[in-house]
Amino acid sequence: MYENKTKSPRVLCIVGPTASGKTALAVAAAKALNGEVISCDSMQIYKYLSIGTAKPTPEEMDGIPHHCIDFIDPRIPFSCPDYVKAATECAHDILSRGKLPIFCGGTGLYLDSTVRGTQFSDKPEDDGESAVMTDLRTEYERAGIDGIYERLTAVDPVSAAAIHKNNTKRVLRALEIYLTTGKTKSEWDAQSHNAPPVFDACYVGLDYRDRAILHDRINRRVTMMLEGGLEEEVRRLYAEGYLPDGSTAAQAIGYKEFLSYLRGEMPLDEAAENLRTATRRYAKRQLTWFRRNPAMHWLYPDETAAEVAEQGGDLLSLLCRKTVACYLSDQNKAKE
RNA sequence: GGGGGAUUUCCCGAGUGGCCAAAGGGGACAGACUGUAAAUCUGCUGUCUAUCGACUUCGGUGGUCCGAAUCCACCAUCCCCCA
Repeated sequence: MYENKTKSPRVLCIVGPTASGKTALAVAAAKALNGEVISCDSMQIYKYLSIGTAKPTPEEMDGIPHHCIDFIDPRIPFSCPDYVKAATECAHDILSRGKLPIFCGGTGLYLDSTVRGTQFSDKPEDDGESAVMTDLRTEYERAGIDGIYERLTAVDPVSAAAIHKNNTKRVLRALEIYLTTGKTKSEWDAQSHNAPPVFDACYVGLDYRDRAILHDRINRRVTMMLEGGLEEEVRRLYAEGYLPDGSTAAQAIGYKEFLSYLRGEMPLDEAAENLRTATRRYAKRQLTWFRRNPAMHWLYPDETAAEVAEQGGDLLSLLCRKTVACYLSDQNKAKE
């Protein structure tokens, strides 16, 4: 599902776990390859959530245009198909101006869906959940998952086998897809998988050979967020109603922990510790996602730093050169 | 100086003679992922074989017993109370 077998336009993707150094590398790569950055981050899309999402500052962007960032009201539901639409338009616009789109971010689902051009099932309701879902949820709360899971098994045994019964969110959604579209989730999936990818992507992934270094970077980033006024940011957004209960934005790491603290559910140091743990676990899930992509070119900044120590130069330049090399080598491979 | 309580596998914590490599939780590690994805879910966590099984572990040392994380003695460390 990651192979490039068409003449789709080329794009560069710089991915990796949180705090791995993607932002700086993307900007450097954009300068080297005449590109613009399309952020691929499910939380940085929101306006006002800045400190906690580590949204790049103008200084960090260093003159390189960034898209799909800081443009959605946090109170508005936003999901993968919305991102795919926005990011795809962005990419084509960048291409039309003769520049290279560089996707940069850690939300694997958003990225893959965009590159692949995933066809999502139609959803008649523009916002909120469907009446079907409301009914399913009611049934689930009243009678548990068993009956719903059995119904799913009856209509879509392939999906039922793939989704663990405990994953109620997915069980409900899979059944909702069938009930609202008349087509099963597995049929939708097959349709997307068979379609050729929309973009010919070169993937560069950032990881650290020594996990402890990544963890250390995460801890330092959290400390910077705390010192940079995360508590105040959450307090203000909460007070102004920008983090409604149940919204996507309110479940962002950093925000959900401090929301608990502000509600008096836990002391500050516990909220901070939970924030560190949640970030670590998130980084791990991101790596799991990206690791299954066989086309990924992995770069290891800690390893590269050792090369820099021997040969001189600076880390970011060398990482950027390696990234460009990956991009060019994929290009040659495609020509063969 | 006297009296009482504690010490468990990375952490917290259950376990008071065999059914204990030791509940449960956390963390770590590994994985899944198509409309909440920074979400949701799964597996795994003494060592060696990796199938049966073998071996080492419950502060330390020694002892009782067919058998001890569990009982006894002494030692070490920590906490509380009386001086």
